[in-house]
Amino acid sequence: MVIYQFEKGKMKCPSCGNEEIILDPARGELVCSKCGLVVRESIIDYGPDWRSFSEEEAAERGHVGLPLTHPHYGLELPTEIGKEDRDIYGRRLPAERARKVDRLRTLQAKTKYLATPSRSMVQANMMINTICSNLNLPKATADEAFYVYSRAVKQGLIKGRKIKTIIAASIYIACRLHTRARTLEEVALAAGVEEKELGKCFRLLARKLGIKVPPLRPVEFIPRICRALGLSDKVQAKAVEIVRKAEEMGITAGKDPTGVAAAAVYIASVLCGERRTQRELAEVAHVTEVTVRNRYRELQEKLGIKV
DNA sequence: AAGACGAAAGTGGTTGA
DNA sequence: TCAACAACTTTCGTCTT
Repeated sequence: MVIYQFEKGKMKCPSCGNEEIILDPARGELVCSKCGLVVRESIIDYGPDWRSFSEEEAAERGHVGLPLTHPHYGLELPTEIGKEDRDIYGRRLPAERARKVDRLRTLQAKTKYLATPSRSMVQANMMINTICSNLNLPKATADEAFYVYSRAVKQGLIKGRKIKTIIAASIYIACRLHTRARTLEEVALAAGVEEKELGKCFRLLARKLGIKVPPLRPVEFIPRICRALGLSDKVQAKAVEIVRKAEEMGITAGKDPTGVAAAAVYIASVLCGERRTQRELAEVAHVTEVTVRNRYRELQEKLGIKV
Protein backbone atom coordinates (compact mmCIF):
# COMPACT_ATOMS: atom_id res chain seq x y z
CA MET A 1 0.00 0.00 0.00
CA VAL A 2 1.48 3.28 -1.06
CA ILE A 3 -0.29 6.07 0.71
CA TYR A 4 1.41 8.79 -1.18
CA GLN A 5 1.85 8.78 -4.89
CA PHE A 6 4.27 11.20 -6.36
CA GLU A 7 3.78 12.21 -9.93
CA LYS A 8 5.95 14.59 -11.81
CA GLY A 9 4.28 17.79 -12.89
CA LYS A 10 1.41 17.41 -10.46
CA MET A 11 2.98 19.69 -7.90
CA LYS A 12 4.44 23.15 -7.84
CA CYS A 13 7.09 24.55 -5.57
CA PRO A 14 5.32 27.20 -3.51
CA SER A 15 8.53 29.20 -3.34
CA CYS A 16 9.85 29.38 -6.90
CA GLY A 17 7.03 27.84 -8.94
CA ASN A 18 9.25 25.08 -10.29
CA GLU A 19 7.26 22.04 -11.35
CA GLU A 20 10.01 19.50 -10.89
CA ILE A 21 9.66 18.15 -7.39
CA ILE A 22 11.85 15.20 -6.53
CA LEU A 23 11.53 12.54 -3.91
CA ASP A 24 14.30 11.98 -1.43
CA PRO A 25 13.51 8.46 -0.26
CA ALA A 26 16.18 8.38 2.42
CA ARG A 27 14.74 11.38 4.21
CA GLY A 28 11.12 10.81 3.22
CA GLU A 29 10.80 14.28 1.79
CA LEU A 30 9.67 15.90 -1.42
CA VAL A 31 12.16 18.54 -2.45
CA CYS A 32 12.11 21.25 -5.12
CA SER A 33 14.89 20.46 -7.59
CA LYS A 34 15.64 24.16 -8.14
CA CYS A 35 15.58 25.88 -4.81
CA GLY A 36 15.75 22.89 -2.47
CA LEU A 37 12.63 23.75 -0.55
CA VAL A 38 11.12 20.81 1.29
CA VAL A 39 7.64 20.79 -0.17
CA ARG A 40 6.37 17.87 1.86
CA GLU A 41 7.91 15.92 4.68
CA SER A 42 7.21 12.74 6.64
CA ILE A 43 6.25 10.80 3.58
CA ILE A 44 6.13 7.24 4.69
CA ASP A 45 5.59 4.24 2.49
CA TYR A 46 3.72 1.70 4.54
CA GLY A 47 4.14 -0.93 1.84
CA PRO A 48 6.62 -3.78 1.84
CA ASP A 49 10.22 -2.89 1.48
CA TRP A 50 11.29 -6.14 -0.14
CA ARG A 51 10.58 -7.15 -3.65
CA SER A 52 8.04 -9.89 -3.79
CA PHE A 53 7.40 -12.22 -6.64
CA SER A 54 3.94 -13.45 -5.88
CA GLU A 55 0.87 -12.25 -4.16
CA GLU A 56 1.42 -14.50 -1.15
CA GLU A 57 4.92 -13.27 -0.70
CA ALA A 58 3.65 -9.75 -0.84
CA ALA A 59 1.11 -10.61 1.82
CA GLU A 60 3.69 -12.32 3.99
CA ARG A 61 6.11 -9.48 3.74
CA GLY A 62 3.79 -6.54 3.79
CA HIS A 63 4.20 -5.78 7.45
CA VAL A 64 6.56 -2.90 7.33
CA GLY A 65 6.16 0.39 9.06
CA LEU A 66 4.75 1.64 12.30
CA PRO A 67 1.23 0.66 13.18
CA LEU A 68 -1.33 3.24 12.20
CA THR A 69 -3.19 3.00 15.46
CA HIS A 70 -1.97 3.73 18.94
CA PRO A 71 -3.82 1.66 21.46
CA HIS A 72 -1.36 2.34 24.25
CA TYR A 73 -3.65 4.28 26.50
CA GLY A 74 -2.15 5.28 29.75
CA LEU A 75 1.35 4.43 28.68
CA GLU A 76 2.48 7.72 27.24
CA LEU A 77 4.45 10.16 29.36
CA PRO A 78 2.20 12.85 30.74
CA THR A 79 2.91 16.53 31.22
CA GLU A 80 1.96 17.63 34.68
CA ILE A 81 1.57 20.99 36.25
CA GLY A 82 3.84 21.22 39.27
CA LYS A 83 2.49 21.27 42.77
CA GLU A 84 4.20 24.45 43.91
CA ASP A 85 3.14 27.91 42.83
CA ARG A 86 6.58 28.91 41.64
CA ASP A 87 7.96 29.81 38.24
CA ILE A 88 10.99 28.18 36.62
CA TYR A 89 13.31 30.44 38.59
CA GLY A 90 11.79 29.38 41.87
CA ARG A 91 10.04 32.70 42.46
CA ARG A 92 6.59 32.69 44.00
CA LEU A 93 3.82 33.44 41.54
CA PRO A 94 1.67 36.50 42.10
CA ALA A 95 -1.61 35.62 43.81
CA GLU A 96 -3.78 36.09 40.70
CA ARG A 97 -1.52 33.92 38.58
CA ALA A 98 -1.36 31.29 41.32
CA ARG A 99 -5.14 31.05 41.30
CA LYS A 100 -5.14 30.41 37.55
CA VAL A 101 -2.48 27.77 37.83
CA ASP A 102 -4.37 26.10 40.62
CA ARG A 103 -7.49 26.04 38.48
CA LEU A 104 -5.54 24.48 35.61
CA ARG A 105 -4.13 21.89 37.96
CA THR A 106 -7.60 20.88 39.05
CA LEU A 107 -8.81 20.65 35.47
CA GLN A 108 -5.85 18.61 34.43
CA ALA A 109 -6.39 16.17 37.24
CA LYS A 110 -9.94 15.66 36.04
CA THR A 111 -9.10 15.26 32.35
CA LYS A 112 -6.31 12.92 33.23
CA TYR A 113 -8.79 10.78 35.02
CA LEU A 114 -11.10 10.87 32.02
CA ALA A 115 -8.32 10.15 29.56
CA THR A 116 -7.11 7.16 31.53
CA PRO A 117 -8.35 4.02 29.86
CA SER A 118 -10.40 1.64 31.86
CA ARG A 119 -8.52 -1.24 33.33
CA SER A 120 -10.55 -3.60 31.19
CA MET A 121 -9.39 -1.95 27.96
CA VAL A 122 -5.76 -2.25 28.99
CA GLN A 123 -6.33 -5.87 29.89
CA ALA A 124 -8.09 -6.52 26.60
CA ASN A 125 -5.19 -4.97 24.72
CA MET A 126 -2.75 -7.19 26.57
CA MET A 127 -4.81 -10.26 25.86
CA ILE A 128 -5.02 -9.38 22.17
CA ASN A 129 -1.27 -8.93 21.97
CA THR A 130 -0.62 -12.25 23.67
CA ILE A 131 -2.98 -14.20 21.43
CA CYS A 132 -1.67 -12.47 18.31
CA SER A 133 1.90 -13.30 19.15
CA ASN A 134 0.89 -16.92 19.66
CA LEU A 135 -0.56 -16.83 16.17
CA ASN A 136 2.59 -15.21 14.79
CA LEU A 137 0.68 -12.14 13.75
CA PRO A 138 2.44 -8.81 13.35
CA LYS A 139 1.81 -5.87 15.65
CA ALA A 140 -0.16 -4.02 13.01
CA THR A 141 -2.71 -6.83 12.91
CA ALA A 142 -2.95 -6.88 16.70
CA ASP A 143 -3.60 -3.14 16.63
CA GLU A 144 -6.29 -3.62 14.02
CA ALA A 145 -7.86 -6.25 16.27
CA PHE A 146 -7.83 -3.86 19.20
CA TYR A 147 -9.47 -1.21 17.06
CA VAL A 148 -12.23 -3.60 16.08
CA TYR A 149 -12.63 -4.64 19.71
CA SER A 150 -12.91 -1.07 20.97
CA ARG A 151 -15.58 -0.35 18.38
CA ALA A 152 -17.48 -3.40 19.57
CA VAL A 153 -17.24 -2.10 23.13
CA LYS A 154 -18.49 1.34 22.10
CA GLN A 155 -21.47 -0.19 20.35
CA GLY A 156 -22.35 -2.16 23.45
CA LEU A 157 -21.92 -5.51 21.75
CA ILE A 158 -20.12 -6.95 24.75
CA LYS A 159 -22.90 -7.41 27.24
CA GLY A 160 -24.26 -10.88 27.42
CA ARG A 161 -21.23 -12.28 25.63
CA LYS A 162 -17.91 -13.53 26.78
CA ILE A 163 -15.17 -10.93 26.41
CA LYS A 164 -12.72 -13.56 25.28
CA THR A 165 -14.98 -14.54 22.41
CA ILE A 166 -15.36 -10.94 21.27
CA ILE A 167 -11.60 -10.55 21.44
CA ALA A 168 -11.06 -13.69 19.40
CA ALA A 169 -13.58 -12.50 16.82
CA SER A 170 -11.83 -9.13 16.60
CA ILE A 171 -8.54 -10.88 15.95
CA TYR A 172 -10.12 -13.10 13.33
CA ILE A 173 -11.57 -10.06 11.55
CA ALA A 174 -8.19 -8.31 11.69
CA CYS A 175 -6.58 -11.36 10.07
CA ARG A 176 -9.10 -11.31 7.28
CA LEU A 177 -8.67 -7.58 6.71
CA HIS A 178 -4.90 -7.93 6.59
CA THR A 179 -5.05 -11.04 4.38
CA ARG A 180 -3.06 -12.99 6.91
CA ALA A 181 -5.09 -16.13 6.71
CA ARG A 182 -5.83 -17.90 9.94
CA THR A 183 -8.70 -20.32 10.25
CA LEU A 184 -11.47 -20.01 12.78
CA GLU A 185 -10.10 -23.20 14.27
CA GLU A 186 -6.63 -21.72 14.78
CA VAL A 187 -7.87 -18.50 16.33
CA ALA A 188 -10.30 -20.39 18.56
CA LEU A 189 -7.52 -22.63 19.78
CA ALA A 190 -5.12 -19.76 20.45
CA ALA A 191 -7.75 -17.79 22.32
CA GLY A 192 -9.15 -20.76 24.19
CA VAL A 193 -12.73 -20.35 22.97
CA GLU A 194 -15.21 -22.57 21.18
CA GLU A 195 -14.90 -22.47 17.40
CA LYS A 196 -18.64 -22.39 17.00
CA GLU A 197 -19.04 -19.48 19.38
CA LEU A 198 -16.25 -17.65 17.61
CA GLY A 199 -17.93 -18.11 14.24
CA LYS A 200 -21.21 -16.71 15.54
CA CYS A 201 -19.48 -13.80 17.19
CA PHE A 202 -17.42 -13.04 14.11
CA ARG A 203 -20.51 -12.78 11.93
CA LEU A 204 -22.22 -10.63 14.52
CA LEU A 205 -19.33 -8.17 14.76
CA ALA A 206 -18.88 -7.94 11.02
CA ARG A 207 -22.58 -7.23 10.58
CA LYS A 208 -23.07 -4.80 13.46
CA LEU A 209 -19.89 -2.87 12.78
CA GLY A 210 -20.50 -2.84 9.05
CA ILE A 211 -17.13 -4.34 8.26
CA LYS A 212 -16.86 -5.81 4.81
CA VAL A 213 -14.72 -8.87 5.27
CA PRO A 214 -13.01 -9.96 2.09
CA PRO A 215 -13.51 -13.65 1.31
CA LEU A 216 -10.78 -16.06 2.25
CA ARG A 217 -8.71 -17.05 -0.71
CA PRO A 218 -6.86 -20.34 -1.13
CA VAL A 219 -3.61 -18.58 -2.04
CA GLU A 220 -3.37 -17.23 1.47
CA PHE A 221 -2.84 -20.76 2.80
CA ILE A 222 -0.36 -22.02 0.25
CA PRO A 223 2.86 -20.61 1.76
CA ARG A 224 2.04 -22.07 5.16
CA ILE A 225 1.14 -25.48 3.78
CA CYS A 226 4.34 -25.60 1.75
CA ARG A 227 6.42 -24.53 4.71
CA ALA A 228 4.85 -27.15 6.96
CA LEU A 229 5.82 -29.86 4.50
CA GLY A 230 9.22 -28.46 3.60
CA LEU A 231 8.33 -27.93 -0.04
CA SER A 232 10.36 -25.71 -2.33
CA ASP A 233 9.46 -22.30 -3.71
CA LYS A 234 9.00 -23.97 -7.05
CA VAL A 235 6.14 -26.07 -5.73
CA GLN A 236 4.67 -23.03 -4.04
CA ALA A 237 4.74 -21.01 -7.24
CA LYS A 238 3.17 -23.88 -9.16
CA ALA A 239 0.41 -24.26 -6.59
CA VAL A 240 -0.33 -20.55 -6.77
CA GLU A 241 -0.55 -20.75 -10.52
CA ILE A 242 -3.01 -23.64 -10.30
CA VAL A 243 -5.20 -21.88 -7.77
CA ARG A 244 -5.20 -18.69 -9.77
CA LYS A 245 -6.42 -20.51 -12.86
CA ALA A 246 -9.07 -22.25 -10.81
CA GLU A 247 -10.25 -18.92 -9.43
CA GLU A 248 -10.46 -17.48 -12.92
CA MET A 249 -12.64 -20.37 -13.95
CA GLY A 250 -14.80 -19.82 -10.92
CA ILE A 251 -14.51 -23.35 -9.60
CA THR A 252 -13.31 -22.32 -6.14
CA ALA A 253 -16.40 -20.39 -5.08
CA GLY A 254 -18.18 -21.94 -2.15
CA LYS A 255 -15.41 -24.46 -1.58
CA ASP A 256 -13.35 -24.64 1.56
CA PRO A 257 -10.29 -22.54 0.67
CA THR A 258 -7.97 -24.71 2.74
CA GLY A 259 -9.13 -27.77 0.81
CA VAL A 260 -8.53 -26.07 -2.53
CA ALA A 261 -5.09 -24.92 -1.37
CA ALA A 262 -4.19 -28.41 -0.17
CA ALA A 263 -5.24 -29.98 -3.46
CA ALA A 264 -3.30 -27.41 -5.47
CA VAL A 265 -0.18 -28.03 -3.40
CA TYR A 266 -0.66 -31.77 -3.79
CA ILE A 267 -0.76 -31.45 -7.58
CA ALA A 268 2.17 -29.06 -7.57
CA SER A 269 4.23 -31.39 -5.38
CA VAL A 270 3.66 -34.28 -7.79
CA LEU A 271 4.38 -32.16 -10.86
CA CYS A 272 7.61 -30.87 -9.35
CA GLY A 273 8.80 -34.29 -8.26
CA GLU A 274 8.50 -33.52 -4.55
CA ARG A 275 5.51 -35.71 -3.95
CA ARG A 276 3.68 -35.61 -0.65
CA THR A 277 0.82 -37.95 0.19
CA GLN A 278 -2.79 -36.82 0.28
CA ARG A 279 -2.78 -37.74 3.93
CA GLU A 280 0.07 -35.35 4.70
CA LEU A 281 -1.65 -32.54 2.82
CA ALA A 282 -4.93 -33.22 4.58
CA GLU A 283 -3.22 -33.15 7.94
CA VAL A 284 -1.46 -29.79 7.60
CA ALA A 285 -4.47 -28.16 5.93
CA HIS A 286 -6.87 -29.49 8.58
CA VAL A 287 -9.22 -31.12 6.11
CA THR A 288 -9.84 -34.76 5.32
CA GLU A 289 -8.17 -36.78 2.62
CA VAL A 290 -11.51 -37.07 0.87
CA THR A 291 -11.78 -33.32 0.52
CA VAL A 292 -8.25 -33.09 -0.82
CA ARG A 293 -9.16 -35.82 -3.25
CA ASN A 294 -12.40 -34.21 -4.41
CA ARG A 295 -10.75 -30.84 -5.00
CA TYR A 296 -7.81 -32.51 -6.63
CA ARG A 297 -10.07 -34.35 -9.02
CA GLU A 298 -11.97 -31.20 -9.90
CA LEU A 299 -8.82 -29.19 -10.50
CA GLN A 300 -7.40 -31.97 -12.62
CA GLU A 301 -10.51 -32.30 -14.75
CA LYS A 302 -11.34 -28.64 -15.17
CA LEU A 303 -7.81 -27.41 -15.72
CA GLY A 304 -6.75 -30.37 -17.84
CA ILE A 305 -3.74 -31.17 -15.71
CA LYS A 306 -2.31 -34.63 -16.08
CA VAL A 307 -0.46 -36.01 -13.08
C1' DA B 1 1.80 -52.64 3.11
C1' DA B 2 0.97 -48.00 2.07
C1' DG B 3 -1.26 -44.92 -0.71
C1' DA B 4 -4.97 -43.66 -3.78
C1' DC B 5 -9.66 -43.92 -5.08
C1' DG B 6 -14.60 -43.54 -4.69
C1' DA B 7 -19.29 -44.75 -2.84
C1' DA B 8 -22.58 -44.15 0.85
C1' DA B 9 -24.37 -42.13 4.80
C1' DG B 10 -24.16 -38.56 8.39
C1' DT B 11 -23.38 -33.59 9.93
C1' DG B 12 -23.53 -28.53 10.35
C1' DG B 13 -24.37 -24.30 7.94
C1' DT B 14 -26.76 -21.44 4.42
C1' DT B 15 -30.70 -20.01 1.84
C1' DG B 16 -35.23 -19.06 0.51
C1' DA B 17 -40.18 -19.58 1.26
C1' DT C 1 -39.15 -21.28 11.52
C1' DC C 2 -38.58 -25.04 8.55
C1' DA C 3 -37.20 -27.66 4.55
C1' DA C 4 -34.04 -28.09 0.75
C1' DC C 5 -29.44 -27.98 -0.51
C1' DA C 6 -24.44 -27.98 -1.18
C1' DA C 7 -20.16 -29.00 0.91
C1' DC C 8 -17.52 -31.48 4.20
C1' DT C 9 -16.64 -35.56 7.14
C1' DT C 10 -16.53 -40.36 8.48
C1' DT C 11 -16.28 -44.94 7.27
C1' DC C 12 -15.14 -48.63 4.53
C1' DG C 13 -14.14 -51.65 0.60
C1' DT C 14 -11.35 -51.97 -3.60
C1' DC C 15 -7.60 -50.98 -6.67
C1' DT C 16 -2.62 -49.65 -7.61
C1' DT C 17 2.20 -49.21 -6.80
